[in-house]
Amino acid sequence: MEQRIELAVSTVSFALRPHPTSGRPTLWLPLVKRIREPYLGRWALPGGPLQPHEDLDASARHSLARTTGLEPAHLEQLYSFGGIDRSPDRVVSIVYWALVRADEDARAIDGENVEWFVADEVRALAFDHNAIVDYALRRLRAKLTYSDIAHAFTGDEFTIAQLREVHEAVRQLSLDPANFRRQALANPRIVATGRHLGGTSHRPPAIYRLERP
Amino acid sequence: MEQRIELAVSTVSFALRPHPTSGRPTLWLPLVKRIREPYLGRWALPGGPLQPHEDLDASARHSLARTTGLEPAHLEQLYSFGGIDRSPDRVVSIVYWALVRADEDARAIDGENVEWFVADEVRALAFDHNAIVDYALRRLRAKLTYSDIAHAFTGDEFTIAQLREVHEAVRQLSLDPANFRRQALANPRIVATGRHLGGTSHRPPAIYRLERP
DNA sequence: GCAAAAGTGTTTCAATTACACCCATGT
DNA sequence: ACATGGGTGTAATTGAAACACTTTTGC
Repeated sequence: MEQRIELAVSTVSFALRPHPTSGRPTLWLPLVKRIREPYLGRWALPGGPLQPHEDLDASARHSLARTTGLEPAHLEQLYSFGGIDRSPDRVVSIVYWALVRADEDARAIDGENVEWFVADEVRALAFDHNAIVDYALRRLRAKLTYSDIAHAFTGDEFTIAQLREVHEAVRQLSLDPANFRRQALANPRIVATGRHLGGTSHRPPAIYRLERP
Repeated sequence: MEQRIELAVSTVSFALRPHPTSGRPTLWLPLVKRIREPYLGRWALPGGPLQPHEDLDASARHSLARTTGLEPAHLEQLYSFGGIDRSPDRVVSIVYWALVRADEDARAIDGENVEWFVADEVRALAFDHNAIVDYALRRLRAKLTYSDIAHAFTGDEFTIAQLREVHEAVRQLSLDPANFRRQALANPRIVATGRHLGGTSHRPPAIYRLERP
């Protein structure tokens, strides 16, 4: 009795959008409604079976683009889940997580079976996808503190306040603007463009840029 | 033309043994000589195809025990490699890494086709296993600085000098004994047993224990 | 001028580093 | 006694946090 093991690639995509009640920037993610058993009608992570000719990350990009219209700038492997009991049939999922910039986010499409949810409020997902989302959130929050991935949200040009806003939204805390600024500018890859952002009802903030090595 | 995707689980196992020339504690790992094409005769990571009834980590444990006799205390998923060009046939490898304690290491068997090598000196492995070993080394070295995994080498009971020796061997540096001691004891999970280690030609060091939460 | 956020300066406190020095054992 | 690593003390340096204060814009 040779049982076939299915191999799928799924992606947790994060974007920052205003919270529906508080209005403050918050993490959202897109989910796809299942149109077949198991878990018919439940929400699940976008993904699909790995094609023989596709790299793992190419598979993640393709299934994301097909369902949500997204082509995120940052894509990174999260973990592979292969428990025996995560689905009636044996399926191993290689899960990626993606960060979506504001401009790219605007291009996202909400299809018939695609909808965005506040990341910390998703409930009763298909398979073990709740655990996967929780794990992705933990990894994102941890990684923000020791790497430059905040710029995957801001893009290459940004003000210090925008960068701080990303940290505050993702890590769910508030940061001292003065100290954050110093800490951010201690990164030698962050350099001033000389230009300033207009249209604010206060002093125009300087625009910085992330120098790629 | 439906091409089958093979799914394998492999493991990079690390143990500390004296370096063949310098004698200083160094990372070693076990490799298996391939007895079929592709890469016949080359050294490769222990592993095997995922069985339909096995969890991913169970698969790692089984293939490790079968080939090397090891049953490591620490086993952790590293990454999944699925590039289309990593083998003539399409194979996706879910790779784990393991840490082997000294007492467990003594139980290791060097079979006909199993041999241990200095981790930083392995060359010309089968498939993309050189890149995998490098990645595992980087992850191990990074993780040692922000977690408690050093104890996966020492076991639950240890002297501060033994713990320091692990750090020095893995991270390839030398640490101030006084400062390392303070820093280690700042961890509230490390508590004195009250016992001391005898047989040394100097002041007997205190034995500490890692309190599991 | 006033509000509001950008940006600078300064003081305090905690953590890291460097290194001098004492302690307990085997030989 | 003395060599050796275990273990303690302490001053100097660095970095994080707290917060007062100045700057520049729109209205």
